[in-house]
Amino acid sequence: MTERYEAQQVEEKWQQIWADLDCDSASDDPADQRPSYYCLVMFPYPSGNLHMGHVRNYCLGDAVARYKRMQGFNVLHPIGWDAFGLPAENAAIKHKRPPAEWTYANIDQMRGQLKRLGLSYDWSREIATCHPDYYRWEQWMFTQLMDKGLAYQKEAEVNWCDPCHTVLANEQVENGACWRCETPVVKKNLKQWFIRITDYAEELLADLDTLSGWPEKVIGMQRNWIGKSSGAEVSFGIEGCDETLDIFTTRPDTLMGVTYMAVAAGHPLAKKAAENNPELAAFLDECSKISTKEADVETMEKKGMDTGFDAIHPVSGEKVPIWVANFVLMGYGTGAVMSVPAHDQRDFEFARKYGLNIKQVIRPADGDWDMDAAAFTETGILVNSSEFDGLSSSEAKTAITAYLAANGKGGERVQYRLRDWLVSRQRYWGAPIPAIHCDDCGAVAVPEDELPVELPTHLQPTGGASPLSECAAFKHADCPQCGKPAVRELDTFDTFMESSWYMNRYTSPRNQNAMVDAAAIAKWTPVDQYIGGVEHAVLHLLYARFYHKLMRDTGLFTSEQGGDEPFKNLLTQGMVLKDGSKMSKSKGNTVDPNAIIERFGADTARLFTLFAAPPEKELEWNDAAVEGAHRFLKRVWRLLEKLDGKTAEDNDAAAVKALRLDIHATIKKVTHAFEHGFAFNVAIAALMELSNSLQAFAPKGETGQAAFREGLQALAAMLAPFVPHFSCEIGGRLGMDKIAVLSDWPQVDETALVQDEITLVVQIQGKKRGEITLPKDAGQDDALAAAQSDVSIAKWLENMHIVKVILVPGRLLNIVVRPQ
RNA sequence: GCCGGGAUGGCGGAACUGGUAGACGCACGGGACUUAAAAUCCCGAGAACUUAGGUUCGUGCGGGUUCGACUCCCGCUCCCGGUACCA
Repeated sequence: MTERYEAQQVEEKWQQIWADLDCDSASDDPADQRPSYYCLVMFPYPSGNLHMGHVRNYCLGDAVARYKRMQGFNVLHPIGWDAFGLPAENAAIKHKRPPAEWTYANIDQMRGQLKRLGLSYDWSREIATCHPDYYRWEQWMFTQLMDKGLAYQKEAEVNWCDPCHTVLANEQVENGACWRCETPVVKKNLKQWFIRITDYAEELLADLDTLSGWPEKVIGMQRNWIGKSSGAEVSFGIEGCDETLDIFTTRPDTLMGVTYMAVAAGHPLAKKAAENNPELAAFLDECSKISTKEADVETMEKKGMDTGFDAIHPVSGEKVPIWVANFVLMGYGTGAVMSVPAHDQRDFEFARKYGLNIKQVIRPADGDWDMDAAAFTETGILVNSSEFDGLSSSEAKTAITAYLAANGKGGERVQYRLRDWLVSRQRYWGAPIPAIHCDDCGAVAVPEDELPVELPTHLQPTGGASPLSECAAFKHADCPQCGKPAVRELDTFDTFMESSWYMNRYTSPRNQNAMVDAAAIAKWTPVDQYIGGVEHAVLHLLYARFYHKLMRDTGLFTSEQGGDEPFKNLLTQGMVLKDGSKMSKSKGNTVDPNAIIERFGADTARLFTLFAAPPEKELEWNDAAVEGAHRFLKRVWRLLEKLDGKTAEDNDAAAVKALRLDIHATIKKVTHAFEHGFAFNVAIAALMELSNSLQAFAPKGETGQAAFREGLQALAAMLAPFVPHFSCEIGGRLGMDKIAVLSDWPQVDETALVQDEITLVVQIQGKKRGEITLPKDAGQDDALAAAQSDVSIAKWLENMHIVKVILVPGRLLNIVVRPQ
């Protein structure tokens, strides 16, 4: 009689053994012949407690990493801490202790939790982004970008979050609200640091096509975010003024239908017009107060006011009025649009409201259009367009754009929705931006030999402005260029800066000489499998792609070494839900991973999270099903008891053969699941089936024993990526040569898959009417004969004439009949 | 509006390139063991009709292709995610 399965004991024992054997380190030894494989999970923010989303993420990653090791790969599976960020400051305010203390204490706590789960990380590569050894390279990189003009300061209308007391990048504004605290953001004009991600817009877009291992969904989201649109730039003259009013349009074919212009409230022309027009000034003021939040933008009233200026049409020379409109965005294109009410619904409604002209210049290719009802927004044939009359829209686009270019009034233009990445934050707990502001020299990069610019970690935030501004020792510095007293940049980096390159740093995490080591990059990157939440689809995953290209172009590695993209394959896991909604403290529906581990052990927690749903789908938490997962482990454990059922007689040869068929069919299935889409729920279901087969098999004598043992060993090995402690224990008790997590992945014995007899489903008119069993080499005639002699099938053939017979080998026989 | 994805038992979910729909698990019902319970094991189970054997219906809805459709095609409905006054 075997003793009970005691998860806590088993898990403690094996974690110790793994640590002693150093099972989980990636080898940088050049003599190591194994192919390398890089499996990466999104590193956590050290909030203090692991939640179920982390557990799911890391169990998925661990299953992949362990499987690949068993397949003979040299696996890099690192972990670290995305350790800068606002929660640390908030906690610091609350507890009146510096954020560093809080952060490092949390890291210790969470490291323990990860270890308790038995995740096979290479802990020797652990990094924390708040450590100067890490962020110094980020600072170094930034100075390189400053030199190249890819990092710059500018005053711009930016998103400000009041509770967070900082600006945000566009990507961090969701539905007009802060991505962290969900407070509506306000627009402010501030001087901030940006990185020219727009310079890479085209490459970021084009390379999406190379990401065959990414979900379509994420690629689509990034494509939308980059938002490329092609059209023309058009320069309108301004009456009585030398300047021009430039606009972008995707419909140059409608140019002759322009009846007015519309500019944003923030446009210089609007401001100029408001100077001696108090009414207009009041309107501009009103517009600036509208936050982007305005929940139902759709219902927002479209308002405008005449500036009194007129624009001059670049082709006809006609004068058209210039209006200010609240729906024109300063941040997109040029902050001005040409309005063609006949062919744009929004312009149409605006023109109706303010009594502006509507001039039709496109007619449908066939039939007419009632201009009174709505704008005609499709393409068609040009009318009322003088020399362009009769052209199709697409011909006209080319012709009109060419005309503009020839006359110096514009030309082709590509416009992106993507805007430069705003990377400065008015926060304390982040990496200092390595710049010094000098009255004479402007913003000067901190020289390389003075890096890192260390963040003073002893300061105590109070909630308002960053305590860095109060810290004289930090604030004052000499200008690196002229040596005069100057002031350090007091803003810190957006924390997405740190997470944009950590995957590359893991390949040489202790490198003191460079940001990354090109040889290590070549060995490990790009990441073979990246796993994390879909919420980063256009945040982290876009920035990281961009940063990888920046690193490449800074000469840290070449395309051949590090690739042009950081992540070859991406798996976006679904959320963990409880009672149909996302777990959150405020809803009180959280499940504490520790409680589950304490009650059932880490292996049960792991097994459940992998079994309950396919990885990319949402996972509904179910306490009863957790117990079910635990029950399965106990069932497998009890199978060990059946091992020593020795008797004189042996098992029936057919039963042994059937068991071996099950064993090897399962190996095939589970291997397939790992190689195609990580359908672990299906893989585990197959392992449960094998366990059921073993359960039903009573081993007797030598061959029966051998087959049973073979099955148990295969089961132990295949369970190892999911429940490693349990597998090792079972494997040990079975007397496996190597411990389960270090053993080779089981091989399919093709001969075991060959069946002497096959069962065919018999259909009449495509409906199942019975089954027949035949020798495996039986042909269609044999099958038909067998079907006809089967009573329950034959009755469907009475008085029928066989029209056609279809045999799908090994599967079914379909007989098509017609009444005689 | 646009772009993705989805809809299969009471529930989570299976079904390879069209070939036995509902694997596996949860919950449920019945039985065994037990003084009893827990634990464990065995059996049952899509729906309707049927004495049995069985028959019919069934993968969101309506059509189509096919010997055969959860799977392919056309047209819808609803749900989820993303995004949006984008010029």
